[in-house]
Amino acid sequence: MQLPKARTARALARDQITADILAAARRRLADEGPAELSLRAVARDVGMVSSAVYRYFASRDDLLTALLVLAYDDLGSAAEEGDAAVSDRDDFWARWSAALRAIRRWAVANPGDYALLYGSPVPGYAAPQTTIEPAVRVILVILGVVTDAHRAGAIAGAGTSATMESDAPGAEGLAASVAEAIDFVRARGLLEGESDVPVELVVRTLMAWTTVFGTVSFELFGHLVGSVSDLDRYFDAVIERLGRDLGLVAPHGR
Amino acid sequence: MQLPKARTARALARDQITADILAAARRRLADEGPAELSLRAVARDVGMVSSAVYRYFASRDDLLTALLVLAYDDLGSAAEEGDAAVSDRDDFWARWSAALRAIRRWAVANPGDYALLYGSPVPGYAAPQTTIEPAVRVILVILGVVTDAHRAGAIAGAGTSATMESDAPGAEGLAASVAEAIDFVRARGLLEGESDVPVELVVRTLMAWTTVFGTVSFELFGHLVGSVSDLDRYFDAVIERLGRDLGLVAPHGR
DNA sequence: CGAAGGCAAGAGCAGTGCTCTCGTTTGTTG
DNA sequence: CAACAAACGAGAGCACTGCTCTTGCCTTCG
Repeated sequence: MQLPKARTARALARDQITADILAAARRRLADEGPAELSLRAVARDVGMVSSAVYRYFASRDDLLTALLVLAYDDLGSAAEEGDAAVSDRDDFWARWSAALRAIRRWAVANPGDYALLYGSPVPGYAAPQTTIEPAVRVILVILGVVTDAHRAGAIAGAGTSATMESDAPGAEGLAASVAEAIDFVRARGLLEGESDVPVELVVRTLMAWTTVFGTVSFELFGHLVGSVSDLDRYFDAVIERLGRDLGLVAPHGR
Repeated sequence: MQLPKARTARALARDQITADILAAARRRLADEGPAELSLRAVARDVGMVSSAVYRYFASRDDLLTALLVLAYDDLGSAAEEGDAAVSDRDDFWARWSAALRAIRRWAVANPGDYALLYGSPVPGYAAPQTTIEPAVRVILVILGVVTDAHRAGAIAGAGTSATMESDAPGAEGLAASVAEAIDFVRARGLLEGESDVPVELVVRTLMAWTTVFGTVSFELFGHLVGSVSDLDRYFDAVIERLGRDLGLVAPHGR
């Protein structure tokens, strides 16, 4: 199958310059914050005049949207690689820890990008549909670990943990209120094997993800200074607690 | 006790104008976001020229700091009132739910303030010491509920719930890494009765607070659109799950 | 009463997002 | 190959921002 059209020199140059602008913008985002990102400054960095940038991005918000997609994909890849790095695919506890640690590692390494993704959004700005697909990659990773663990029978059911009682009050409320999420995930084909993963478990995973996000945000946004001394250890402990609450069987030896 | 100095007309006017500026800024913050808040626009709202505002606030950041303290106090009051509204002081489940619901209610009603408090901060800006005291009021409320419940024996200990085993791996890690927070809380005199509240429980409460914050942030920052249909019910379910994980005894009848 | 200091107003500076116009370069088509 | 059209970079310009400085007015206090 041939390319729809031969790549002209100009088209190639356009791609290159577009990438250059994005790279420069991302570099600035590292220690500047989305609100302070100046399109003119980015233009100066790539050696252009500000108006020329508008040939590539219709507005500053458009540039931010492109950065958004880039960052979401980067985070998603980091999480996927963290999970994939665990050679023993049946050591779900290791995969759980690796994935979540990778998420935090990426956030700490790219605080500007993280703030762009999960910080306060511009009130008037609504992220376009194109951003939601890369946005769900992260949660699909950890949901995938839980799904695999469940299928392998590595998740403690009701009885072992008091938190998994199916008749717990509020369970049906939870399930109903996130029904859309389940449908969405199913539609995406992640839970290929029909409905063998209980909704309850998906909801629990969502809550765990919320806690992870809250912890990382607290750390990066400075709400933990003076409260938590060893952030690495704290996060590891949170991971462990979450896996435990989820019903993931504890690691073998220790 | 007399006031240190007689309030002159000018001093009174200064207080009034300061309050007017803050009120106008907060009004704008409701649908504008911290990054977009324009000092000049605020000045116009109160009928002043921009330079005149600098007589009252040294810089835009100073204005934001003042708003920060105001919002923290407002949120703290909302949480305290939510807890205090429960007449049966021994119904800890009700107090737990009421406090957390009040927090979310405030956040939904004041999204601009919430974004200012818990959104991505300005990279160069460091909140001064004066903000940390009003900032801890919220968590002191929910920590107070848990403390009261523990003293009344309304928190299930180890054995009832698998999550409270004191020999669980990572427990000592958690306790050590948040030692500063514990010390801080103790120094503030919240945990007056010495060390009768296990560190483990304080840490769990901190994690619960993190989850609440993450859930509210996800809701307000739009990360739940298309995933959760009934936000009220979802939050209630999260509250219930958190209280259960914490070991709070379930409500009597149902 | 008179000096001192708080105060509002205005001009001005450097920066921003964005629009428009102007030649130039590049690609396509007759 | 020549002609037209589209894409492009540069620059000027508009309205806006945070912030500084100067100029007078007016309250306060010695």
